Amino acid sequence: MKRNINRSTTSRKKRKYEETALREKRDSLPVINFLEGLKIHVHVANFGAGRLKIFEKQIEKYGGELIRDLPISSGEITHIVFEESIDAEKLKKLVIPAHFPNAHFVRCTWLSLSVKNKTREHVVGHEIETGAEKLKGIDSKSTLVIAGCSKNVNSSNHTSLDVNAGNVQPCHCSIECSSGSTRSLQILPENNLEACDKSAHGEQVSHNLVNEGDRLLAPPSEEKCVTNSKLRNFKVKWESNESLTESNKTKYGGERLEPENHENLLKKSTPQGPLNKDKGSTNVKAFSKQLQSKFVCSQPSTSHSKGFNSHITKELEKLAAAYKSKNDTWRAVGYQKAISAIRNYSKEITSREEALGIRGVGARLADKVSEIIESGKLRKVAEVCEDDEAKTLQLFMGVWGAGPTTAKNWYIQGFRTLDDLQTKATLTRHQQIGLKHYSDINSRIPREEVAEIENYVREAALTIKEGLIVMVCGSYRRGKPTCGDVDVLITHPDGQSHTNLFKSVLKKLHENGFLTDDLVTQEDNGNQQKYLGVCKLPGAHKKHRRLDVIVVPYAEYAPATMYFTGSAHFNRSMRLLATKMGMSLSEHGLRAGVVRQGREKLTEGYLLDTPSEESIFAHLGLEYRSPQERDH
DNA sequence: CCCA
DNA sequence: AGTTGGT
DNA sequence: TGGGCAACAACT
Ligand SMILES: [Mg+2]
Repeated sequence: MKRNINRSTTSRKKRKYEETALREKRDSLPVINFLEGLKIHVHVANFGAGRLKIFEKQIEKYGGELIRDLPISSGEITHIVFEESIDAEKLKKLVIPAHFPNAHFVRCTWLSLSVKNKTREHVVGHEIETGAEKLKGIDSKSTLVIAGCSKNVNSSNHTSLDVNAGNVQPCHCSIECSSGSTRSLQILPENNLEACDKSAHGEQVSHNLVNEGDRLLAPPSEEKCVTNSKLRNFKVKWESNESLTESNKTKYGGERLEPENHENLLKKSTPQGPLNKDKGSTNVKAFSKQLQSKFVCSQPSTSHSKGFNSHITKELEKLAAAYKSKNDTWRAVGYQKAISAIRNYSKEITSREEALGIRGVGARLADKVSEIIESGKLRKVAEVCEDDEAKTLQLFMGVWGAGPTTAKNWYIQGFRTLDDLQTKATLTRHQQIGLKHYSDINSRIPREEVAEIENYVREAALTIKEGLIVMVCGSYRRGKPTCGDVDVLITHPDGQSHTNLFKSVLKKLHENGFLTDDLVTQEDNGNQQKYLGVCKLPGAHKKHRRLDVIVVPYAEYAPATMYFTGSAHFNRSMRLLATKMGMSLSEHGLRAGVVRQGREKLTEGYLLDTPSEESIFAHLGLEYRSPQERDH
């Protein structure tokens, strides 16, 4: 069941929309070249793949010269941009500051702020103080600096590279030691190293094969040493070798960056890594757009639907609803995807082949479309609509607090009507309320009434504390003419007054009977985050309405607003995009540097600054979309 | 369900 | 831990 | 064959 839920709450991505790519090309022309004359390199370390691309793209967009591959030394480079968590100590493990006498070593906040203000910001406050003595550079051969390597001799008597660097493709190469001497060695699978002149078996010499600061020199050009996608996922493990104990050796030794997710998205357009810089590299812009174009969140929702095929989508919607009530959510998602594609199709579909050409419509759905075209309806739909079980499940799911599992159980117990539930079923407190207000809760709210409720809540809140921000999000903010419920977000600009606000606000709202039922509320918990309940405006003939309130700290205002505005589909799409970029998005914030193994998070990463919704879009490399454009 |  | 809910 | 439209809070 848990697996089903997880499966049911995730879903597919959308592939159509060649139009998206076209529009995006048009939009990407530079407006201001405030980076003109600057030669900027973005260092890969600790950046997620996508985030790196975004910064690189921005440099090009605003007239800067992007130095894609960092040479050993250069007097020409003006800026090297690092990820936020890189401090001076870490920086020195990545580059030799003295080899870039004219470069500013800045955190990417400098670039973010510059882009935000469309002006070249001063580096003060963003610069990483290296205290570098100025030296002249050597040559421009590309290298990979060994920033962390395990000295531990493993079972096969091999020194291994820092596993967090990703796997380096097995090859012959050489190491240039800090002392200046070089040594030939072989990289084996799993990053194990072996000296080419290795003599005896299991020699202790192996743990001195490489040291921090050594540089991995490019192998002969024939032999590809490090694939780009691996390099793009290069991470630095900062623990000193000395501190590696047996226990954390095991811990880190078992972990691998999983570049596969990125690879799938990267491989079509990724450049060669620094070790193969002569191969040239490609099209950062295309990459980023290609990544995004698969995500609904990159594309405005088309509000003006034509309705050429509403006779088709109407039928398919019924099936989608039926599958959803049967807990077959991924099938429902597949239907929903196709429905969305067909709805946006610009003319009436007249053949199976035409339907098959639409992204998201496969053979089976094309058959169904064909049947609708020819007969006007689907046997399958008729079957479902007559189906006692499906109809009953959908009826029961209308009870707030009852999902597919409960509905199914009730059905198995022989219940068929709401009255059966009222008189015979075991109901949770939620379900009792849900049943009591079944009709009202399942009816739409005109947006005018939503505005009334908003004002009622705002006035109540403002009697508790001045300066509170009270705004309605959800479908109301997306501009829909009717809403299923009212989603009120409350915060306070002072960053403090939101604490313990629920208790007093809810008490106030209860006073005159505005709140009629509480569903989810934790008023004993000072950390309460949400209230779900039922309210009714004063006056006759008013319906009971579902009211959701969240109270958030001001620091989370933007991500909370994003979440609460939705749509759900939009949120899920944007969150998936974030994961593909090595980030994580929730209502609490946007994190970067998140390391995952499959779907499991290994590293929390760190919070990015998200003062506005715009900043969240920007971090993800997306054009801003207004709430109305998020109605997917 | 669709798709790679 | 499983279910439901919010976007 | 398995991911896709996520990542949370709260109740039971
Ligand atoms: Mg709503």
